Amino acid sequence: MPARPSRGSRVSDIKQVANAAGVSVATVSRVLNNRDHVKDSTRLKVQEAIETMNFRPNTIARSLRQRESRIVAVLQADNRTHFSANFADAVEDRLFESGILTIIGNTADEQKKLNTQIDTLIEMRVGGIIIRPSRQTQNLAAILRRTRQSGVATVLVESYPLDPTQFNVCFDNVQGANIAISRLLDLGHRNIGILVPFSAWQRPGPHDLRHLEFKRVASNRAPSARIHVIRRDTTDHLRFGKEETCKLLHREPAVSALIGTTDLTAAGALRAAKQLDIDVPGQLSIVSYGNSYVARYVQPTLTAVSQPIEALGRAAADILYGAMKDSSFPPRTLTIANEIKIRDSTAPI
Amino acid sequence: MPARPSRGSRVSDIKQVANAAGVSVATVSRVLNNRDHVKDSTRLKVQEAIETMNFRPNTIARSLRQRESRIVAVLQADNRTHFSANFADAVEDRLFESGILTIIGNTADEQKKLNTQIDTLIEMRVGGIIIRPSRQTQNLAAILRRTRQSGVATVLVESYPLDPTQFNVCFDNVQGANIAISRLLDLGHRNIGILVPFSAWQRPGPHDLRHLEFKRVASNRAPSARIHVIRRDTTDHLRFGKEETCKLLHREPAVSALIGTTDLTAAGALRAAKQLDIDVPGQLSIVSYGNSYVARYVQPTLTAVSQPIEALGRAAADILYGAMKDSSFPPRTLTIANEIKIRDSTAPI
DNA sequence: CTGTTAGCGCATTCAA
DNA sequence: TTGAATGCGCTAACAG
Repeated sequence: MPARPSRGSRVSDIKQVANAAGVSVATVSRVLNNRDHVKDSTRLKVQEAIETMNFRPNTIARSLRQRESRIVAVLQADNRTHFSANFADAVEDRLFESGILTIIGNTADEQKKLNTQIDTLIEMRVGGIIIRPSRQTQNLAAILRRTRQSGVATVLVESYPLDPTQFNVCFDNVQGANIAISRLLDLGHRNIGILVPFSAWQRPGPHDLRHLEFKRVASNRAPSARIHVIRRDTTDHLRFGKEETCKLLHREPAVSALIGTTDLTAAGALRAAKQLDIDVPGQLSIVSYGNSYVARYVQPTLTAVSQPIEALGRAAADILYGAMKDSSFPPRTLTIANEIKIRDSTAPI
Repeated sequence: MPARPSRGSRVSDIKQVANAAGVSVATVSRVLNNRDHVKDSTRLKVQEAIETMNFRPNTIARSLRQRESRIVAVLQADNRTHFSANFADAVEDRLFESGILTIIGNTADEQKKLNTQIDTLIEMRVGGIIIRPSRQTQNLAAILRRTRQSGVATVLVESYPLDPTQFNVCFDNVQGANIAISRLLDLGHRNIGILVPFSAWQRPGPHDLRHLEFKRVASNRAPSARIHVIRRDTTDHLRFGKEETCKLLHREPAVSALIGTTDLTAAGALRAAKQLDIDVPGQLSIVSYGNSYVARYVQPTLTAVSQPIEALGRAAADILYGAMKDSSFPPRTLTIANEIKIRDSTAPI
């Protein structure tokens, strides 16, 4: 593990620079950090020595001395998905501007449960941790207690039910539901099916919020509209979307539009329509939620509520940074608005 | 930035544990690291103190003392792609087994050129760096000199032309080309178009290796076969694939199979076929190279040479780890074999 | 088996 | 404007 140079000669340290420049280590430290006043001539001498010796200050020593670390971690169940990768990248991007490096951690593994990772990160005295919980995440509360106790700022991402005593970032599920159903009402649809696969592990969760908003908007804007909400605790969204669409259209042939609250649910609905020989969007409009590449790749492409993942990542990074710099930074929840992407799966009735 | 606990009371250190347990710091260190022999009774006392104080050893201090760091970095131009995300995740996964954390870095930015990142990482005394160069990567040689000088082990990923004096991991492009064209020859095809978009920044690069192998295999196994290779320096592979397929099929209507050396190239070929009303695989077989989700999502799904990205990541992690542990670990190039995934775009002639 | 001590490389008092 | 001295938290000699 030793990061030792190939030829035995140690990487130069501040002392060697001081010797070479004929000054004390304190002075070298001063020019390194632009602290105090240093005479221009000596500053130049030092800088020259640094240059010729190819000296790089040792961040580890600096961290030890200052009791601070310029490293944060992003912990997710799987870093390979479109969401995870975009999120982590956005965080890294934002934090890099502040000279902070980002560690990624995958918490899906049995061996790498959140607990283990948190321990390691605390031992490394990271400045902060961003956690995006998942089905696998257990006893989040205990973990948050631990990070708080260790003084490690922690931000929760899309963590439901929301805990207002924590730092949170999440998408605005109410607004997202609003624009989804508004779009369909604008197009004249008055008989709408809503397919809501949910996860028992996050109840009350985002789907509940969306559900309520669907109802609210519909009864406000079009009291006569018929809204059919179908909910099931499932992870196989594609299958759920397909099956429930078949059943619903059989039972309620007048339904002219569907909302799938995940992309795969909507994709499933699309497959059902194809199987039933129903034209989309001619006879049936479909709106999906998420806007992963699935929504862009299926035929026809899906009109979708898009979750701006990069914005979510930036927000998480900003809050974390705030909390890192100021330990009295008060808990808050930042909410990111969604956008609707109009594509080929929706049409006027 | 201070990772300081919320209530002013400092996070406990080894000294406090020693006091609480009535032993010396050295003894605490011993039980922490399972070093030497410690009497069971005192070990228990210490462990108890650690437990009740919720003590976590400070990795920063440890790193400073031992001059080693258990952090490595993966640097890529864009961490959001399927390839990048899977690669980084595989590295992280493998290294985590050895107690090493993985930093991700995005080098595409003007502001975050490889140089800047490398500086930061060297200052952080990371144990190693994995670099996947791209079009944006400049003066890689200078960077490698710098990491070597600083004693930071460095592994190159898919970096062409290959430099045998470095640590490299890459896919076996010769074998990949071999299985692609072999598949078509096996199916009886004797008039094959090969679409090769290449990048001037990596010449000689993987496409050259594949090109030669295509020719070699064809002339060995079916000397009478006609092989049409079309090369162009381009980044818009989809368009390239479509345009060149149209031209080729117009010029050589007898062509019964195509190889696109990237997924998007093959997807472009597929679009061309659709436009020309040519049935795939009935009248035209298509093999793609890469096996990203594109190959699985288009209709018909594409038979593809699959690059096992996870294996590449594991290999990079293993080599890096070897080089970190032993600074005299000799340079080497590890080559990962590809696999062919048979799907719907190929048929016997 | 255990304690004392000397740094790791740096930033920061406190004097000069 | 600069230097000497101290210690961040830990591990590794070296003694006992």
